[in-house]
Amino acid sequence: MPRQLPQPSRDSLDLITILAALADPVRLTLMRAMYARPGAHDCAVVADGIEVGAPTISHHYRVLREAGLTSTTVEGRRRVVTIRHEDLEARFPGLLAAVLAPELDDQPARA
Amino acid sequence: MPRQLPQPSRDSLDLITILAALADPVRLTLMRAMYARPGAHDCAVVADGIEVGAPTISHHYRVLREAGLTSTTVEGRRRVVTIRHEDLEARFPGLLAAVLAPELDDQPARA
DNA sequence: GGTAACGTTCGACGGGTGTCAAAGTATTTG
DNA sequence: CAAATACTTTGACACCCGTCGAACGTTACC
Repeated sequence: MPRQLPQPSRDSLDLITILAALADPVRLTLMRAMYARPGAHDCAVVADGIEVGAPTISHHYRVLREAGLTSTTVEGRRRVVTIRHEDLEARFPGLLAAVLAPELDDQPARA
Repeated sequence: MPRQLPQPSRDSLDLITILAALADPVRLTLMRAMYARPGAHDCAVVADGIEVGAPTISHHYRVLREAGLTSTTVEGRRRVVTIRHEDLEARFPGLLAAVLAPELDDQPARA
């Protein structure tokens, strides 16, 4: 039985909280990895390669979820995370794209 | 002679720093007040109404400038601030609009 | 049931942040 | 020059945050 971990409702999403959640290297990396391809993600797979201890990763996932950026369900002994695209787009249109889009190199289209 | 206060170059703008700068109630309020109408702004006028001491306001303006969000010039004994629209749009397209746009009420266009 | 796998919680530590009061620096004005 | 104006800087305070090691649940597997 997949359990849903608690998360804020769409209406109670707070921009300051969301920005604060995104303003961290580890969390931004996690979000970008997920944003790169839509759908559900295995917690551990997304976090793979990030050089930080397991408790810290767990902490960051919690911050993301409590900010309303992600939704987490428990499936067996692994966690599955998804970005709350719809809710975020409804409340803050364009925000995810602006923040999580791969950084362009500013070069004025060389070829 | 209007002096330019030091600020990061366009190339050295850092998203994490920018998000952190925006993730504060006072600074977000300042940015929104400026974003509401384009152009140059008197520091004191923008900050008017914000219930916080002068040193704190000064601190927040500095954080915004050092993050690369604003440009400040000294004119006589007052400061003039502008949002660095061009630089920010070049590096992080859509970010300002997504963050500073007036919050919509989520209501699905009632009339 | 026992054990391993996966993730969380707890407590602690170091460093950063928002705030203010007091003192300091320019700049304009009398 | 002296006084007033507009910000800034400094120092201090309380608080929050990212990180880790250690201990704790759960779930899967033999």
